[in-house]
Amino acid sequence: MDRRIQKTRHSIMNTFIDLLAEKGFEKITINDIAERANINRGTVYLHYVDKFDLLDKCIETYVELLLHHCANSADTILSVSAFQSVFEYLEKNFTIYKLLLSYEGVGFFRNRLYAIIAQTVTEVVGIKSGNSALSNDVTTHFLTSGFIGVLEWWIHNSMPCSVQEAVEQLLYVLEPYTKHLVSHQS
Amino acid sequence: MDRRIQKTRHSIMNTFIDLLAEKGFEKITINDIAERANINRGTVYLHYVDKFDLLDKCIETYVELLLHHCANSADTILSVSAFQSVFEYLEKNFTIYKLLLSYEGVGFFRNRLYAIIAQTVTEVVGIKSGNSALSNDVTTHFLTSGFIGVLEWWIHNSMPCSVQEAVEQLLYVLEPYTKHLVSHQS
DNA sequence: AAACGAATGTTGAATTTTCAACAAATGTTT
DNA sequence: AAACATTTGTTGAAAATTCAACATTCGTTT
Repeated sequence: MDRRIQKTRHSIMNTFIDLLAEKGFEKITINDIAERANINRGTVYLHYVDKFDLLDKCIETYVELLLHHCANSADTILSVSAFQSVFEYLEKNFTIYKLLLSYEGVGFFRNRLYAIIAQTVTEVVGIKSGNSALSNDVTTHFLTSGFIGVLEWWIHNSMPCSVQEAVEQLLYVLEPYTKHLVSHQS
Repeated sequence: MDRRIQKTRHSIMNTFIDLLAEKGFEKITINDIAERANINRGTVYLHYVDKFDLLDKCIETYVELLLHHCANSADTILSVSAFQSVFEYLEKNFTIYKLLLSYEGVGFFRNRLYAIIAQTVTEVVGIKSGNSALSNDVTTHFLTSGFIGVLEWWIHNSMPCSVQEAVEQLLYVLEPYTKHLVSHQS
């Protein structure tokens, strides 16, 4: 992709996130964004049709960033090092995800994350457990929901424990399913 | 000036300063700059003919920034608040000016600064002292050289005293000339 | 209700940046 | 010395951004 596109989109999204934290979504105007990002107002419309479209794309982007960060670190999303990567990435970008996760558009971000993680979990469950095809759906949604619940808890409570501890406890809870589903190579 | 020009020049100069601090001038390549600034290599040549030209423009820019910062704060360069502004600005951008002032291209930066300050001092001296036209040149160069000497000392020794103290002592030294030359309105 | 300023989208022409490809110069390795 | 990779500048076409101008909508003021 053209460098210019990357730069202006980064610039727009970053200032959008900043303004989100400062003003809240309703009070943000396209003017605000263009002005602070030092970008022509028309250019914003060249990439996003709306304030709402911008929010959507923003969420989409940060969901994908979160996932890419753990997908890169290991072969399957359920590996130990993948867990670690997710928490570490969240720790680094704490303010952004706290915002996106606890904002009015809560549903959007959570649903998007849920859908994608559920898909990956489905694949892993399908591959690793050759047996009961009946309980696969239940297993998938149980694990996905549980996992996301932990992430939400950790972010909402401003990282009440270290990454290390979070991963350890998560693995402990997953112990019963670990044997068949979670791969342990570091 | 077009926003794009401002942005790319800022970007180029900033990464150039960074690389100057890291590698030193000789080891810097146009590739380095373009790569780190995330700018097309050709674009660099669109603004600067050379590594050397870039250094020149860089010095020119930072000299002017320094002067604009004190020219804005008061009517004449020799006012009290102007002194304060200069030192405050140097304090904020310490690393950059320490680099430009102590680097191999020392002469360039100092000479450029000297020329511009000397010109302003000449004007002030010419205006404020209607008397002995003979000693004007001597006065000008004495004051200019003294002033720049203090700046250099302050930067080279990593700001050994506070801005407040520096300005006070400078005013104390200038006391004999102050009556006729330095304006005291804040 | 009318007037008003501010924000919204849209448009077309001008300008800048990008990209890829090139030839030449430089420096390093074998 | 020859082969080699790297850096240097340059070029032209493609793409993106800017700017200024416009009509429209929205919320507020009078």
